[in-house]
Amino acid sequence: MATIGDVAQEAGVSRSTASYALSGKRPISEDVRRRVLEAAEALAYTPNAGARALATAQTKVLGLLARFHEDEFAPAMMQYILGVTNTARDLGYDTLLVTEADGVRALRRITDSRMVDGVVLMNVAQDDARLPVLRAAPQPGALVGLPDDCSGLDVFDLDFEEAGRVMVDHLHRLGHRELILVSQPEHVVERGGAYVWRLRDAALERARQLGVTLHAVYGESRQPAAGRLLNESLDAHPAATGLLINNEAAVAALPTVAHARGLRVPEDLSVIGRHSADFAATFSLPYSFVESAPDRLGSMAVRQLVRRVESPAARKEPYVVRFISPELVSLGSTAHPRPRSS
Amino acid sequence: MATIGDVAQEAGVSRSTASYALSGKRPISEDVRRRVLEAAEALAYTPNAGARALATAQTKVLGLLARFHEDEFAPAMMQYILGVTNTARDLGYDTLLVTEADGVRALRRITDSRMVDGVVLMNVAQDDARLPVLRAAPQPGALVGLPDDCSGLDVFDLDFEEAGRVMVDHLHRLGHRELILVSQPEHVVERGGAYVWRLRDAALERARQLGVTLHAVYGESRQPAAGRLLNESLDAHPAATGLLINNEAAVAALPTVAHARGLRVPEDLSVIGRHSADFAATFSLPYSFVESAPDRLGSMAVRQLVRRVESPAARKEPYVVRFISPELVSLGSTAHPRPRSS
DNA sequence: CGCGATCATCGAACCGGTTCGACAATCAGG
DNA sequence: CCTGATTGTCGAACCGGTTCGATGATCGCG
Repeated sequence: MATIGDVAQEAGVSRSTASYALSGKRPISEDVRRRVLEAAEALAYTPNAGARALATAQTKVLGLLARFHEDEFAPAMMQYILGVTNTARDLGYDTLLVTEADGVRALRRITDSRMVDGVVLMNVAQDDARLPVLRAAPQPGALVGLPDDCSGLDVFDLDFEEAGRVMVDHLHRLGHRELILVSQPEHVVERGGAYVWRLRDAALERARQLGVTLHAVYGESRQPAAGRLLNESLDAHPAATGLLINNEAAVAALPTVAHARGLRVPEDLSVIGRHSADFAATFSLPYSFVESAPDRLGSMAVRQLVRRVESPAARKEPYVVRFISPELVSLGSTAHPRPRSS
Repeated sequence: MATIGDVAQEAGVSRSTASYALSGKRPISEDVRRRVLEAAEALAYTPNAGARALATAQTKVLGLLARFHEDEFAPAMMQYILGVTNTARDLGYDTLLVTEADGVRALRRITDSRMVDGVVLMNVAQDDARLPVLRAAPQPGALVGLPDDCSGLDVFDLDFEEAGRVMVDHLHRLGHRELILVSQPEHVVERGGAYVWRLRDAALERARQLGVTLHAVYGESRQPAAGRLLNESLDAHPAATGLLINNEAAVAALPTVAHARGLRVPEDLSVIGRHSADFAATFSLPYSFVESAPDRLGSMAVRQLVRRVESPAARKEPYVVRFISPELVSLGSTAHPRPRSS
């Protein structure tokens, strides 16, 4: 493999001149520049990443830490990851994907060893143990997910409060007065998934203001428990005419459950989910939903991260906490209510 | 950040001694070793990855190139990726995930710059343009997916022929004599997804041998086209009693389609899918399936890759083409046939 | 024609590790 | 007690880039 020394020799100049000719950081005469570029081309020269990292203290690599525990919804994770990797590449960065169970150790490894210029943390929990480590690291960091303490880091998340309100408002406007909200299991919340509560609490609050009855239930985000949860909830609240689902697995289970119970959507039951557009498209789910845009969130996090990485000025700016507004995508699964129980 | 020079100074030895004490590559007296280790601990020393890569010509990073075009099924990709990243970490490697559209350029970048010690290529097409680049690269490579030319690379894939035969055999044994096989769209095949044909051809061949009628149809792997395809196929072949589905989107669409047509599974129609166990579990799909194990494939590819990376002897071994055997996971969606059309 | 300013290039040092060969100290054997 | 082998440590070189300061050539100007 050709080094910059080979290129310099081939062009008949010194190594430093070759370097300047390639980087353009100092004026170089036109014919020397041309000779160097031709030599580099001829030798198929590519700078050694390790050497460059050592010299410049920059790796042009971003770290992406994702958690994959029982309750993480893998298809959604894929969207986040694509948002991050594609945006990073557009900005000139590669992405080191770390899925190790021990996130703290993984984070220490990639930051202390200077493998990465910055880090995106996904599935951030309220009291995430990785946060103090990231704050102490020399590289800047961005979060996807809202922790209790946002200091020292840029934070990006869906506006779950607004999502809850949008769902309730929509069905209230159609005339519904009794709703069921299906959330993720409580142990997701206990592990730090406060977003489940943020949506639920905002929905409950809005329902109270509007005089709507809202039954909040929780359940597993795996099958077949998610289907069972739906059945039990519908049994327990026979007068409910609308179903709000903040739980992908439960959305996926609904067609089968509805079929088995002989329920038509939206004639017998209005339904709104909360998930990504990709999820809906891939699985042929004909339910309206409040869109979470995981790829957009990942993309935003990377943009801000790279800003801080590349500009010393940006590194001193105040940290941001930015929410993206949920949008209701209507697929016709909501209508004016008809009493469910005959 | 502490360097090995700081550690050496703190321990009162030379840099080289510190290095040997930490690596154990030369005998070091007990108390010097102890002093060095204590100094490293006290200073929270972590070797600089770039410097180490430069000195050792090893990065301890593997490249993972995944394609995400219209027809790639993102949830399945996630499983592949997890199989790769988790196994890589177990073996001491981090993973650089590249999802760039221009795979050839991406591959050149990460191999020429020596960012990675080896490369796993996913979604390998028959005449994949990345293959010649990878063969010419100094790093070893492993493929997930079977191309026309396997030379110079280790190849891992599901045994799609066997998968096709297993599906046909199973329904034949139950007494079915007319089946429909739903495959992925033809343009997937044109772009190099020969596995679609491998399964189909083996299924057709086995069907012929057994005297079973098999209608092979193709369709989009997106919604709602996948559902439409199912409807059209069932309309076109009313006497078929069994459905084989090598198309995740079509599997996902089936509950809705079956519901709409008033078809009961397995009473009216026996169904076998071809996808991962994770897919079935996540989406509550109560259909028996021939399991493709994406995580296992990714894991196998990495193991072999790392063997070649780490052992010069292994690098000279003949290249392998290894298929994993499909297993039929029964979820009760097959039964003895009853004529569908009354 | 001589002066200083400008421009292009070079040599050397540095980034932070690893590794080779040399050397001093210790040890066992004759 | 001297020798030769063994053990532990050190200094220097190297990996392949980047960058600073210096130097020589060229130029315009008085």
